Amino acid sequence: MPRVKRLEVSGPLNLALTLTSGQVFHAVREGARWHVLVGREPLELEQRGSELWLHRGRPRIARHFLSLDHDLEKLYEAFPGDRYSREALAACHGLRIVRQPPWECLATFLASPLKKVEHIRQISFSMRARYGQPVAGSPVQAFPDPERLAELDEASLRACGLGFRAKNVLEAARRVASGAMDWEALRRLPTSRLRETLMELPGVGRKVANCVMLFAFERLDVVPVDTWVARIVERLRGRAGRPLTLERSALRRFGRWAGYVQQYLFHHARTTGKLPEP
DNA sequence: TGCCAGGCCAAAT
DNA sequence: ATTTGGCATGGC
Repeated sequence: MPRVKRLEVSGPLNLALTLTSGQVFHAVREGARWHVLVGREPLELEQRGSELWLHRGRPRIARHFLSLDHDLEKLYEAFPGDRYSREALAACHGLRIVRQPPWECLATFLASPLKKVEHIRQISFSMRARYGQPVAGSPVQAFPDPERLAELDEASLRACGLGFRAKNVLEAARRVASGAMDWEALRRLPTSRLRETLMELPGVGRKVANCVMLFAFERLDVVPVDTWVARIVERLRGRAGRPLTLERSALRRFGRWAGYVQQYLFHHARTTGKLPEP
């Protein structure tokens, strides 16, 4: 049994919020501890106040995954000042945008259209249990490789609860397995070209591409506009706008932190059901 | 029962 | 260029 290590945290951190805010969908809580996988690397984490303890796993991977280097104080200086946004900021203080492995991020967000976060979580667990591999020391199995999913048929994927999304997951897995996505090369692309490339995959529209870029490619200025975010912005500015317009105005206002602002508003709205006063 | 969910896509205006 | 309808599944 590995010895517990303390991870240095310089700024605000809320581990539980970070793991339950609709970025990863497989984190499991056991008492005060959280289990999460980064690929096939198991992490067992515990937060006590401002202290973060690593009971299992490699410190470097934990720090990178949890983005402990993000300067949240800078984000909070740039955060919007209206009543609703301040409320979201207070509720989500310490929430961090993670750095997730691209394939499992892409695959789980391929499962996301017209699904609630809880359902995406169910699908993720089902895919892991059926087609993933066990990881020593983790209650959760690894997310299946594209090579594994590529050899399945659509019915086997539908058995995970994917519905009409199974076809997209299967086709995406086959393309990725055949080498269509060179993740390390993609990391060097500018955001617009990265988005175009992701959107070549079936089932990847602008929203899913933006989620993958925000949660797996460190594009913190990218704003996924879903039903919640669209409703929030509609209330805040008094009129509806098209997703692309909302994205661009958020980017103009909040710059490199736009994706973070979006995530705080999204999570607060989704978990409380509250929207700004019209 | 009816409605909606971290949308996407092809078809029709 | 923009809007519309269909899509599988599950929970309230």
